Amino acid sequence: MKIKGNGVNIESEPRRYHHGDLRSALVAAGLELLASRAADEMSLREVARAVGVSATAVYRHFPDKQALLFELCEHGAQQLCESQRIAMAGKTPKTALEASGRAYILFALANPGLYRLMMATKPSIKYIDAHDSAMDNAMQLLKDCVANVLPTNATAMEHEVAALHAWSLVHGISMLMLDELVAPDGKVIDALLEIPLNFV
Amino acid sequence: MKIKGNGVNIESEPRRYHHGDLRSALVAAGLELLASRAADEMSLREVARAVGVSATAVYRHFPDKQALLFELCEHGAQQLCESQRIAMAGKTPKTALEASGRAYILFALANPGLYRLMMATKPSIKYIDAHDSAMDNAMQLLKDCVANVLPTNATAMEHEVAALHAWSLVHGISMLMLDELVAPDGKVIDALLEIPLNFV
DNA sequence: TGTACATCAGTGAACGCGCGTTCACTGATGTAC
DNA sequence: TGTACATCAGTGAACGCGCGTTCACTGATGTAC
Repeated sequence: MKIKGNGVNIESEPRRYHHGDLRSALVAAGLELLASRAADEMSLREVARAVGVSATAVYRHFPDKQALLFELCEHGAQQLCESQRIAMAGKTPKTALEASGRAYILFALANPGLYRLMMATKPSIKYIDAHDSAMDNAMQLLKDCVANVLPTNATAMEHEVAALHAWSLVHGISMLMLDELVAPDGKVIDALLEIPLNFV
Repeated sequence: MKIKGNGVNIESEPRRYHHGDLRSALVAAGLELLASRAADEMSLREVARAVGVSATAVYRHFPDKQALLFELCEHGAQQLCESQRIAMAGKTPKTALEASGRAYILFALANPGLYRLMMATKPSIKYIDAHDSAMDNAMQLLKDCVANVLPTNATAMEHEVAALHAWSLVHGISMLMLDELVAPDGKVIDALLEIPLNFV
């Protein structure tokens, strides 16, 4: 046991968290690290370090690194859903679609590593197939949003293509800006979203 | 020196390539590996192994790994340009835009690792600023293509937004399909490209 | 045409790196009686 | 309320891994005379 409480506080004995607190702290630290790092540049050891805990402590709460990343994905998907929903509240179908698109893009730009993790470097299949993930909700939200601006007699195929069109557009511009191929610029984003989506 | 030419052909002495041949072989092997791997999962040693040469031999032809990756990017950009140009040949402005969009998406789907390298995990700035890179050409091609379908009195801002719109759409759908968030499907791609781009 | 020699294009051994993960452990917490 | 003990949630040391890169080297190639 190390000396503690004197001038040189080495503080190397285990810190105890209340039940679930370390888990939350790890998730929070992971999300924070993803603001400045890509997911595959973020190591498990680094997350543990950020929380001030040994790397092995993580294994008390997650079976492996993939599981931690999956948890971060879930949080991200929930946040994304939430901010889209808030943006849409009380809008007409057409302005709601535009608002949710803007919210989507702003989420991506505000959470570079997290967004990329959710979309590109998804944790492996064994965690994904845990069903009804938050990502499914985000997907459904988009489809509903698009459905509201389609004519009532639109076919299933038209629905599908229209939703994919909207998703491609916001995903595309988000990635181009995250990858620094296009300068992030609110005016340009607005202009893109204002272009009438001329379905069918 | 090892025994060579008998039954057990160990063949461990240096193979000599004609001038520039090993360089080309490394680039070819890199491109091939990128068909099945992301760029950051492809190691320099692996490329050397694929060619049948020691890892250190690579340093005769490239100052470091980044330089090799940059070379692969350049090849990719040229291929992309080329296939777009071929697709557009002899078409009207509107069908040319559609054709080049299709060529763009098909290039991305056919070259997963390479496309991602070009767009997302670009080699570092020091190589990028080598000017007039093939990527600039690809960019200009897109802008010209879009300009041809715009009314003659369109403003510079309208040109910019229209080009970005087109790019976002094809980049978005390409990434969604590469990342397996959307099943690759020629019919869906065609439907997306047929949606009239209703500029301004 | 032959010879001397600089240059070129490879080699294998070795380096340090940080990683994910396993292991045996330890001290605090909570529970049964 | 006190005590015995199982469980829990941490610890640091150690593992093997493949990586990018460096190093001193060697044998083939090409050139000058």
